[in-house]
Amino acid sequence: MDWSEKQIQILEVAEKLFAENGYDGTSIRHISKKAGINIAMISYYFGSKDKLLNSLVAYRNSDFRMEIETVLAKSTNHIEKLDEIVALIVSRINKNRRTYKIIHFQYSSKDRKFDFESYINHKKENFKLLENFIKSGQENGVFIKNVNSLLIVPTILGSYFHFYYNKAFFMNLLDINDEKSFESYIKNELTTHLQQTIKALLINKNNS
Amino acid sequence: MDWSEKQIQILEVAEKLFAENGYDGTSIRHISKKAGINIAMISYYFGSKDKLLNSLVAYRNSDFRMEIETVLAKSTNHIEKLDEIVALIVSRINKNRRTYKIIHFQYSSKDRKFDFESYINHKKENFKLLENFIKSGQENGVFIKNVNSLLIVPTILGSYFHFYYNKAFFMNLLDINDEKSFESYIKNELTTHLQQTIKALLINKNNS
DNA sequence: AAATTAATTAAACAAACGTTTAATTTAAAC
DNA sequence: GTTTAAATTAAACGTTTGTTTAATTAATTT
Repeated sequence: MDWSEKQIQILEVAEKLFAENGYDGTSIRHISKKAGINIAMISYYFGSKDKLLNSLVAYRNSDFRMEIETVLAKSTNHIEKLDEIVALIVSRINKNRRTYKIIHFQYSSKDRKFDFESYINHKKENFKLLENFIKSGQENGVFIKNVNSLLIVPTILGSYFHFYYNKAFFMNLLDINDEKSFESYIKNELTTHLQQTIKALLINKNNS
Repeated sequence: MDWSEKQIQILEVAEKLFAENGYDGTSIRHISKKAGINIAMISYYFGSKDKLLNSLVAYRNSDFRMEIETVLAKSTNHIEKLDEIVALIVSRINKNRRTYKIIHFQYSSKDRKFDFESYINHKKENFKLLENFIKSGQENGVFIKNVNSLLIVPTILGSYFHFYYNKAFFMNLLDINDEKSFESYIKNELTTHLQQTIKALLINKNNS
């Protein structure tokens, strides 16, 4: 599926507003006004508000798997790869954070009208990819064995999202005053912290 | 501030519906129907829908600080305390997860009509409490120094919330079929994973 | 028992919602 | 240049939204 310029413009405005005000908090009148189009255009292009969201998720549906596999195929050692994978996950998630936010909140709501099946399958594959990598590291004796490898991804993603969802709080706490500095904090300090954390978990010998 | 039985009943119904369908996705007619009261009672008791949410946050406003301080006052060593603190954070957050979810999603939206100042100050104090504990552990030589202690709480909370927000996905991935097993997974595996992770981060000598 | 306050109700309010319609303008094809 | 298709518009649709009103019932106080 490919999109016209107008459609992409609508999708990106919708993404922003959905992330800011939630799906139910965003009206199609709000979207069309900010996108500078007539309200009927959304039904015309996407069919409905529901389908607009599905289109957005599809639009942002990523080539993440390919990127991970590129890192895994490199001729570096396990620890270097691990650092690269963590950094890749953070930067990818940061890039598409708005859409992920919408997915999270809609996905966790009870009456989900949205078809996220392809998204879920995609996510499952990525989980297995990482699990296999950790397993191979364990077999090589680089990583310790007493680890719940399934909970590593939630720790990375969760840390990032909690930071992002509480942006105003952390900017206050860290005395950060502009968006750019916050972005750079994510790219540097947060990424380093997560690399350090996951590495420590996987190689720490002191574990009880 | 204290609440009548009727008010508490309304608050708890509202909490559930807000968490399930979001603030904007929940109507006062929906709340009043499920609570078995007239729609006018919400305005009558709380003033407005906005103020109902503020009341809910106040109602769940916790004695978390006291609990943390009880742990810190114990005559155990730093590592035992660390484990207890992590477990305490997870169990507390799990207990009040619904309200936290609402706070997160409303707090991260742009036009916040809600007065979360007391919540934020409360949170800030807890951050400093933990930061001081880690500092004391570093001075005693139990914890390493090359750690961003400010990012430890987001890692714990984030891991939990990411797990909770993607509950359906993880229940599928972990082949968990009922709520109780999911709850026990949080209480056991997830808590252990987080204790292990934070401990590894703070005592791992292999850090680069 | 009467008077007063609190609790509860159904009905109405204007505003905003998502969607559809039918008419018009713009663009493309012939 | 005419015909056909695509894009765009304003208006209207039936619902649903949060809130308020005025009337009624229940509880409390005097």
